[in-house]
Amino acid sequence: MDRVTLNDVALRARVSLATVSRALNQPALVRDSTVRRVREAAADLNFRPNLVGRNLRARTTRTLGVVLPTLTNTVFADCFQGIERATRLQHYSVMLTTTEYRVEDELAVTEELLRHRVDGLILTVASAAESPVLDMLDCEKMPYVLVYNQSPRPHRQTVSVDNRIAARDAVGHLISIGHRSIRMVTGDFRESDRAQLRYRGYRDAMRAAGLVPQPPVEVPLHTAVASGALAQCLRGRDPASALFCSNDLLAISVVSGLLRLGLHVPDDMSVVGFDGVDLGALLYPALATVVQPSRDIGESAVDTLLARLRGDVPGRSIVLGHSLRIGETAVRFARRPTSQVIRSPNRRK
Amino acid sequence: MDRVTLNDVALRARVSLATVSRALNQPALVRDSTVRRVREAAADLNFRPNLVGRNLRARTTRTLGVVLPTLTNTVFADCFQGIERATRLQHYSVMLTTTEYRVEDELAVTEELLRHRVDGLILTVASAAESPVLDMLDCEKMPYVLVYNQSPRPHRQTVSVDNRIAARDAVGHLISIGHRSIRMVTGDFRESDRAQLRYRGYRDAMRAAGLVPQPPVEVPLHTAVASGALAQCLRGRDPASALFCSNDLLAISVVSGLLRLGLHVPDDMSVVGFDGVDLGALLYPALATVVQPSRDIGESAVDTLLARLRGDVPGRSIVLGHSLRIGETAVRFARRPTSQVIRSPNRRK
DNA sequence: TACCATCCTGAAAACGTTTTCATCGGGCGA
DNA sequence: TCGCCCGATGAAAACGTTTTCAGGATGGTA
Repeated sequence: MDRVTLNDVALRARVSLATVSRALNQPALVRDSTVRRVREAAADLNFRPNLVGRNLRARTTRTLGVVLPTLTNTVFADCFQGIERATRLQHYSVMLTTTEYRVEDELAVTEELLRHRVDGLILTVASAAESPVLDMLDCEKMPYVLVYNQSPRPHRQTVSVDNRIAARDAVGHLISIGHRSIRMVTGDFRESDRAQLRYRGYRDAMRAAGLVPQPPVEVPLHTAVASGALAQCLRGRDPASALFCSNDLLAISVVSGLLRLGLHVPDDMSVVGFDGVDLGALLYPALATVVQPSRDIGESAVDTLLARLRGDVPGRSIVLGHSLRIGETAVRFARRPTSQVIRSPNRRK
Repeated sequence: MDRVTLNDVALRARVSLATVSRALNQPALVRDSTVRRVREAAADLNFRPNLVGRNLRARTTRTLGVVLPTLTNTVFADCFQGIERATRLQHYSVMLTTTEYRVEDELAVTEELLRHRVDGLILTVASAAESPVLDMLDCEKMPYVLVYNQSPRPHRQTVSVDNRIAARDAVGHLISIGHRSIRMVTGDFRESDRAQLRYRGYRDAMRAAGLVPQPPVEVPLHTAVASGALAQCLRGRDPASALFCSNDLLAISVVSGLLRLGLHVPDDMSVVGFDGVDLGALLYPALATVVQPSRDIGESAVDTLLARLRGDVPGRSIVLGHSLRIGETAVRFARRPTSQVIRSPNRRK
């Protein structure tokens, strides 16, 4: 057990406990020879400062709480890595919890972080507009920054891309390469206000081109996309030639589903995702998608939050730039063969 | 700010601070009517216990430290979710840090967790056999459990699958469906003792079938697999008909690389991964792979560690079962066409 | 020599809990 | 009635720091 405390070091260095503390943390206040003696004693004893004691006394933990929906989606994992990097650079620590998209857990896990007395929070909630957690945090004046979320209320500071415009750009791209019948595939809207904004962007782009936006195709998240849902896009008088998916995981799943139905991507159907996870670029065909800078989002959130903790005035939400990754799953629309045959999956010959 | 402490509650409930503490934590010791009064006062004041104070006094934080190489690989993300779930069930908290595969950081990030006085650690290190961090932890008698790693020293308790046997099974499967020339593709051996064990499993399987194991094809991790590395497997008098990859991310990347070279997977080349990430099953063709129960690994590690913290004797390492997911990227070997043409990528027609 | 400023150090309080120990009142057995 | 035990409560110590305050030594100046 490590029962060695400041006091033990003090005894060994033959100085008072206060001097040890100063020698280790503010060496300028202590005579050089003493500093050396203390450092030596500390090293000899293998002294490891107890942050619990420090935090109690300092009434500050230099720790940030992070609440994310999941880590399985690498978007959030990347963001967390950014958060971790930035906090470490600033000599802060992090406590992470995930809700696994259980909206009803958001409050409880956050409570727990507050019991630990984190100095501030970085979170992604289901909906920034209507959120019991955020109401609570506001009410307690606990500093926080949202990531990925965008909020109508300006005092809820966020770091994100402009989801609506980004989606509009993506769909606009599809339109610019000749697609006319485009549908959007999303997970459960209730889990993600981002998906809603992206849907608005889809509508914007369609309308701007004089096209009629279709209702979204909602599929259960994180499972193989039911071929039924896909078939739905292919049927009717005006079958889709392109699908815009509200995130990359979904898009990847959609591409596979189409291939499995015997369709060719992108020749029979173009697909565009949203997120820009690294994996998408590794696939063949490489996923066309909207890239958001997840790591930067994390780092920015930390910087913003720490600035606030230092007493800076809250400042405005931060919108980071997105970009389109052209990829190979989206291609110029070509009139499809008069009789669209559903071929068997692309086995050889 | 939440400056409301036990003392404030005590004043409002007109009892002593000690009674408040007892009423909230061990209500059996306090008269019912008092408990009610205290609870009411606490609720009125919005009292939130300060874990820093508690942890200092209790000399225990009910917090586990977790050190993982990365979260970008969903294997570890899944494991963490398991860890989180299990800890929450037991009313513990978690502090997570990642090393991003920088072996030289393992020690420093662990030190930081120890400063926070975590009660125990769950970690995946580059090599369990030779690890400064583990040496340090052993020396300080700090309880820990390894995940994914397997250690030759039995006192280093681990939770993992049997990597060697699992790899042998996977390669054995390839052999059983007719493959004779099989190579293994891995990332940097220095980053992962698992990869080394899996390579041994590969050799075991090859030798057991009277085949000659080939040296591993080492490729830089987490980047598009250089087509050069793949070409290497295709050249020579005895080109490979199947590739065994040391993890799924790599395998996915390899499959894409092959497709990009104009080969057909699995007809021209079978590919098998290791990990069993969910995503692999969603792809088309679905990735053939060895499935390890990542979530269970996380949960088991927590259970094991907590048992140890409760004073149970260390116990043996835990080996969880693996399984083969047949997938679509591995298929029975068929004599290849006499002249192997490298076709252009599978565009239509 | 007397005085003051400066530099260094130590004693002690404080952070918010839990827990030990002591106290008090009342019920119960003898 | 006395003595005891038990249940309920409070006072105070302890956990390991940081920081305030005060004091002692030293050196420079008048």
